[in-house]
Amino acid sequence: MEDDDSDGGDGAPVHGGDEDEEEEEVQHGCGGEEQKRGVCPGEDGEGGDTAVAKRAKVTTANHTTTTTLPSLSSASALGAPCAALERAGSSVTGRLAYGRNKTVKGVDHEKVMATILATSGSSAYMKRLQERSARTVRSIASKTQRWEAATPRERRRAAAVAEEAVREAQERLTFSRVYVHCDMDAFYASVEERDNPDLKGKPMAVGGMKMLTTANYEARKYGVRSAMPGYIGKALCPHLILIKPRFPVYKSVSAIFKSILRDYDPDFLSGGLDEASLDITDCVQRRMDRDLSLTREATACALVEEMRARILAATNLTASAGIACTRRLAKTCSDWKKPNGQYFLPFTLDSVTAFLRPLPIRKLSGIGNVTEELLRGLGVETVAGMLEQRAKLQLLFRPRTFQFFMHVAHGVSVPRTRTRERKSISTERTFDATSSRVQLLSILNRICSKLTAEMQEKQLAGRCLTLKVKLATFHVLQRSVTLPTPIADSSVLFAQMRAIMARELEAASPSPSRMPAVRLLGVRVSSLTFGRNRATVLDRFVTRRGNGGGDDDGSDGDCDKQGMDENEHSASRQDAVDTSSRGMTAVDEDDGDGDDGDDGDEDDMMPGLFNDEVTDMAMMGDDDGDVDGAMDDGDDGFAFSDVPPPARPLPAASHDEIGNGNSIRGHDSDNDDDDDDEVVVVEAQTPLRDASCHLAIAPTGAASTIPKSAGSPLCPVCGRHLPTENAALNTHVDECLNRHLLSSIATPDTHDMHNTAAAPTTTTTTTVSAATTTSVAARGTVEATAPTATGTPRPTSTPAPSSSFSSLQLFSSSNKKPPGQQRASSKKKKKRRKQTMQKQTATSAVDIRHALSRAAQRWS
DNA sequence: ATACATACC
DNA sequence: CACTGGTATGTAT
Repeated sequence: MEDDDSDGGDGAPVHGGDEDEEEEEVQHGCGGEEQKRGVCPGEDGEGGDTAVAKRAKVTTANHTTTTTLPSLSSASALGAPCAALERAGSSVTGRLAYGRNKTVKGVDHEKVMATILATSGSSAYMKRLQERSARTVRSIASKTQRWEAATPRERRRAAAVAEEAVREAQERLTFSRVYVHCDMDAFYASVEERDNPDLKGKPMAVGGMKMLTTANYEARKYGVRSAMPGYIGKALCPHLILIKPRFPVYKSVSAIFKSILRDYDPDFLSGGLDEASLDITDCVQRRMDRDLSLTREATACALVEEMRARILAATNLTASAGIACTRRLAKTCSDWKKPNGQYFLPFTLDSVTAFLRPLPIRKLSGIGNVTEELLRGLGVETVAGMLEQRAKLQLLFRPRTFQFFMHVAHGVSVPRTRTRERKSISTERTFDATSSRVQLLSILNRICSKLTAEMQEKQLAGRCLTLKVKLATFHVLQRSVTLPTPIADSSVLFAQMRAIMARELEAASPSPSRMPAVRLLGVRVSSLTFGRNRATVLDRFVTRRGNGGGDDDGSDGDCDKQGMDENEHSASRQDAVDTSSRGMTAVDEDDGDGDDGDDGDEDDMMPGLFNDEVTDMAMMGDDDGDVDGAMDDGDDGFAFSDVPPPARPLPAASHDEIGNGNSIRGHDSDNDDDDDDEVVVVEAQTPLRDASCHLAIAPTGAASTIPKSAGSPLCPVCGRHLPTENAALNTHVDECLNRHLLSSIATPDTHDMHNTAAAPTTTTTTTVSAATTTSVAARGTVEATAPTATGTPRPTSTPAPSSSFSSLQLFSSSNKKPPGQQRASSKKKKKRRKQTMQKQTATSAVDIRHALSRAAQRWS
């Protein structure tokens, strides 16, 4: 209970330019207590603001005492340059996903924030958070000014447009269907407690020191919450017990949970492993037809009681539910009686209105931390406030955003007509920040392999390829390219991503000689093509020729594919889904506009609900502990996605999956009393084993003759028609594909050199040069370097004379093993704890040439 | 079409 | 000791 406000929300230091700072403004706090509904209307909106600088001091919402945050001082004590943070103090913490709301009863919110700041207040993460907060503050300032500068006529117009939007939203609110949102309570944590009763009553969280997915109720009393780093959880609660996630178990429990839901609505929408939205209209009607004395309300409630009882009986776990006339309202209601309870919102306009008006806007699906802060800065904290200030919001936000506000304020969700199809697929990984080109390339290669493996499983190919890079500073870069033809092959994907990465890192280099440190790399493929009939140009060329026939990928997988789910797409498809969701981005700096009104149909949907599940999770690695079998061997070899030469079967295999686990979810919701749930976490690490990367070098030479034959397939790289004649095709491959690699690899290695040089003497430096410098044209020779049986390619790194551009200096830092050792150890299947991707990777380089030659060879 | 942001789990 | 991963969508240029 309690509500939030607590933190004072916003304030952010503003520095920079704008305005200034100073003045306090506390955003008012509402009083503290309140239970769930407590809301304080804060308004003020217009008032002040211009400068909007708020400052921080938090005011506790609760009266009395203004505790000056001890914590802030402690944060500064850490010595970090956090003057700004101190000023921003609470506002920054308000941006944390776990920063607000959700406190379980007696949590001392301030103390929690103080501990968080003391623990990580000076981290790069918090600094980045602060930057973003400053941006929001600027947006608030500009919007406020805009509103103040608005003429009476503009305001009248905005008010009129807003009225129309309200009318539209009200019309959409109907009471003809009955929805239920069902959610398992503290899912992962509950499963662990169920399976290990000793944990009951003790503060516990599922996850690792890096990230927590869920915390049980006991832990929440200390402020421990999902999506919080484990080390902060430990700081908040020293006795906190951390349990490693067991995704397979959660998945199986989830399957049971869902099988029960299916009896009430075979087309329910999933929101992760532990929650779902169902339309029980038909089910309710059937029961009423059976017994004409029943009312719809009573029937629905009884149905849900039964559903929850069945879930409990089958899983020995509790679930909470919300019943209402729209999915959106049902969802909000589901966490109303949180642990093990259900809430029925009467099907009348008055009931809905009474329920919504006092709600803090953050409880509405689609309004996250940023929008909450933004609106709070504009004087809107509750649904009632949102409605009261609709003219202002209409004037200040984009039509679409405004319409979304009106929809959520009325509990409306617009049904989606068409079934949703996947729009993209991606893989990303966080690792110890590094600026080593070799390491980054290796990681990138693995990511591309993993992604393409999944694409193959799901029969997907795509034209738009996007690289995501998160710097050590937590700034995120994203760059993409759209090819003329869909691709599904790892080598092409890698070639493209690599070229982009090289370009961007240089652009982001602080200094010419130093690459920026990167903490995450991700690759996404969109503009998807489904099914087997996707364009397969390169597949043909680079991807296997199956052993017999089809494609297969057999090579790898071979064996296993893990168990779990698979089927994937089988998923279900369903139809009419309705969902709604939408995310919005309301923070823009200026913008304003306001005119116009609307577009017609929109859909607003609640984020996170999908047709069926398939949500597969991400993986989790471990951190310290170990993972069980997970990491071990695996192998994932990777090599280029393709298949090894026929002669030797390459084990390459399985992609990881191993350790993977998956992502998770959680929900959050905060609220009042409890909140629950998890967010997703993952500590990931991929079990990827060694990196086998080969270095590419390639003297290009190639003549660029690219005869174009008209009806032939298009080259996925350049888009031109591929030659039909083998020799010409090979030439094309050499040239076209390699040029991308060359652009990234051929760049002076000064960066790497630099790294190497910087390495301590303890460092082992190995120079691996591309082994062969033969041109691709000499493809036959390449086979010699085929991967070894273990899937680890070429240990054969022949020290070669490093040519100016072709060789990369590989090094391992002191704690890393030299390549040779690394390889060896990788063979041991036993888990190597703490093995990070980075470490694994440190060893080799990528040789695209190798893959290409094999591929091309196939064509000959 | 590309880049950035926000959201949800 | 240092803040995840996957998908979707809105806004802007």
